[in-house]
Amino acid sequence: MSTKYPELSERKRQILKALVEAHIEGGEPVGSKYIVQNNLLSCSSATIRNEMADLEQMGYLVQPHTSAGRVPSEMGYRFYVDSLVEQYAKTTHEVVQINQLLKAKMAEIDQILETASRLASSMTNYTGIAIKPKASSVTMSKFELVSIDANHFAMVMITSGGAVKTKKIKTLGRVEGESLRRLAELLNENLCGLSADMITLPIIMELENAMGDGSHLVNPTVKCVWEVMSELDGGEMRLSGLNHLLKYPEYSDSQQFGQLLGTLENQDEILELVSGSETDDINVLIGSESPVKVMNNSSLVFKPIKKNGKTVGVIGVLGPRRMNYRQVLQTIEEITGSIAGMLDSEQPAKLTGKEEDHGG
Amino acid sequence: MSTKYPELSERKRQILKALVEAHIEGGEPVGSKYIVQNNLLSCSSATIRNEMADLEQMGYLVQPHTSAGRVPSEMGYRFYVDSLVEQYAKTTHEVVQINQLLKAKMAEIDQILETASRLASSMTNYTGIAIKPKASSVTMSKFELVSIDANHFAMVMITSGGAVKTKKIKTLGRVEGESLRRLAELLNENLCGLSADMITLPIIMELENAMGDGSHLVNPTVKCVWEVMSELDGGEMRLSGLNHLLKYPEYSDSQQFGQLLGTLENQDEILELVSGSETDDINVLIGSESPVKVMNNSSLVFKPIKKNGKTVGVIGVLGPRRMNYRQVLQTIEEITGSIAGMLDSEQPAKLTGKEEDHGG
DNA sequence: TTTAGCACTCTTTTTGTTTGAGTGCTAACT
DNA sequence: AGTTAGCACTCAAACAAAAAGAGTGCTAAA
Repeated sequence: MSTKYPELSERKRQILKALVEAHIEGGEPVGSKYIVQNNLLSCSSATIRNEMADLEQMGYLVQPHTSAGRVPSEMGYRFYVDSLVEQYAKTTHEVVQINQLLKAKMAEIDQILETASRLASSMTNYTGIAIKPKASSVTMSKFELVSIDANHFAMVMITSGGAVKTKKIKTLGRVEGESLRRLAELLNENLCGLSADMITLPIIMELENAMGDGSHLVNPTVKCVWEVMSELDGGEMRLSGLNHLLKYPEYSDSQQFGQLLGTLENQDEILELVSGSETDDINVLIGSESPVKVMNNSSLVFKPIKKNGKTVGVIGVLGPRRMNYRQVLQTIEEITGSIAGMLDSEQPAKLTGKEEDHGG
Repeated sequence: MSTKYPELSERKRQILKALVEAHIEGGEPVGSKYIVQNNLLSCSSATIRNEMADLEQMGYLVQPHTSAGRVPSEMGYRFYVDSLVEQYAKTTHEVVQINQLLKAKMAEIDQILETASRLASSMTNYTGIAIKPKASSVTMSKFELVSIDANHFAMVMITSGGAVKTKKIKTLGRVEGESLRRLAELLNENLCGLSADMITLPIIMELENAMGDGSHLVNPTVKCVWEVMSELDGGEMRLSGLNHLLKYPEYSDSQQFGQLLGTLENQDEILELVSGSETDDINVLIGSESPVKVMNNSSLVFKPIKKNGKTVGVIGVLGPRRMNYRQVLQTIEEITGSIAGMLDSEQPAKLTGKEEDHGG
């Protein structure tokens, strides 16, 4: 992803950079004159023109039509982003604010993600994305059954990851405390460590046998377990600040925006895309680098959040291809950093109080 | 809301109805000629013109400009909707489909709502809205503490409404089983039946006293309880099918649509609006009947879902003012009906298996 | 009471014209 | 060599004028 571009002269790089930033700023094609006037490049517009013609031929720039200014091509953006990432300076002046905002609302991982998405959106003025990725396979490490009333009991499940999930189960008639205890014991002995697809009919039948009377409880209970595990496996995505996008003329075509919206709501494609990312570092997908067609005019920046080495979430930003990469990269780094720091810190109850419950 | 309109002649009503429906269909002003040609009104366009002039003067129609066709005013829509509601025919041919779809995904109330919202959206081609309204005051009826590992335990809370909530709590050091038992006992004795704002500092201090050693557990635990209760109190809103809206030219102005999006994402106003609704029946807010400014060009149809007499959710549809009220009203009725039937039915475990966990 | 006919209005569409930003090229300049 | 000034050329966007068309209101006849 991060190829080198040795063939570019220093001046070409400067011009490219200036042009990209000017275009990010204004959104319109940038002409040679403009660059000379605003960007202290100490040469004449004609020179710039020559260089720009070169850059266009090399594929870094594109001309919407004869006699329009130039616009960065995807390759141009890519060059810009790559060089940006290299010389990356983590000016962390905003970190304090982030920490405060996150701590204020800090609770379950779900909420952290949601808040982070909001934060990312409001700080960048693009659309924030929070993703709880698909867990490859969840297993249970402990079951506990709690009686609620005459014909309800709650099943408390603790996953291998330490998350807690609860289900309320309705029973036909009164259920003895003894039955519950036995059922819990059976679950603990037979289902711990199994993934969803390892729970098969033979196992259920065996449980029913072992349960004796009260065997009618087994089926719905196990079904519940299975459902919870499947549910935990599935990813989830939250967007915030969608309205920001509409401020950019790139999204003024409501037809196209509608399609984008539809794709985003559908979640599947984006989840796929993000979950399939190989690197743990920050990802930048520019335009058609993304396999999702309707996003070919957009860019997506995202980074996984790790907790004890495991990915527990992804925070990202979606915006027009000409998004302010410098700011976005910085913001995402800061937010993910803050969250990671928060999650990894093993602090006593007095201070942190609690963490996630039904999170993955 | 449902006033009578006795002054309208039968023909005027027919014309009004035809015009509203034609406008819903096409979205453009409807002329006299069009009505004659398509709607079997057996009179000439001139006659229609006269009648339309009348209807306009009465306030049912509006002329965007001289020599354009007529468009229904809000009052016109209101009349149309009211008369529609009266002669309402519940043709339940789609109910089967609804039931199947809902049952397939039926789990917690949250999921039911979400699915219902999706369903409403896909059936009507407008935006579906699912709302978990603010509960005025949640109290707990039972606490249970479950040890997870050396320095984590889970708190299982059962609300007055029978919902189950869980929180994982991190502890400083190892916590004895005995401590947990005692803590649970204290919680059950002192916090059951209290609403969030009744949990005050004196109570916490008293608990800490009674707890003796292990008193350091009290503070974070109670804080958790308080958070869960506050969280349960708060409403929540899910949208689906936002992209549908963009198919209607009414929303092609991306500026305005952006504002609408922002308002919807913010949730507060809509939650307020829906929670404040007095009737338990279906609500139809046409244009400026809604207090939310950005929705003055839209209509909102929604209906609460009752479970054992209590409102557990709201399902609605948001669309352009010229939405297909007949279809939307019918769909909402059917969906809410299906859900209500599903929730109220007290069936044995074998069949229903489970219901909501952390739902309200 | 209904309808046909006609003049009138106002938007939408079309067509043509102008303007201006920006380029590419060439020739002069350093 | 590389750089710059000047000029002709291109093309989209902005503007203006004209034509088309849809729909009305009104009047007079059926």
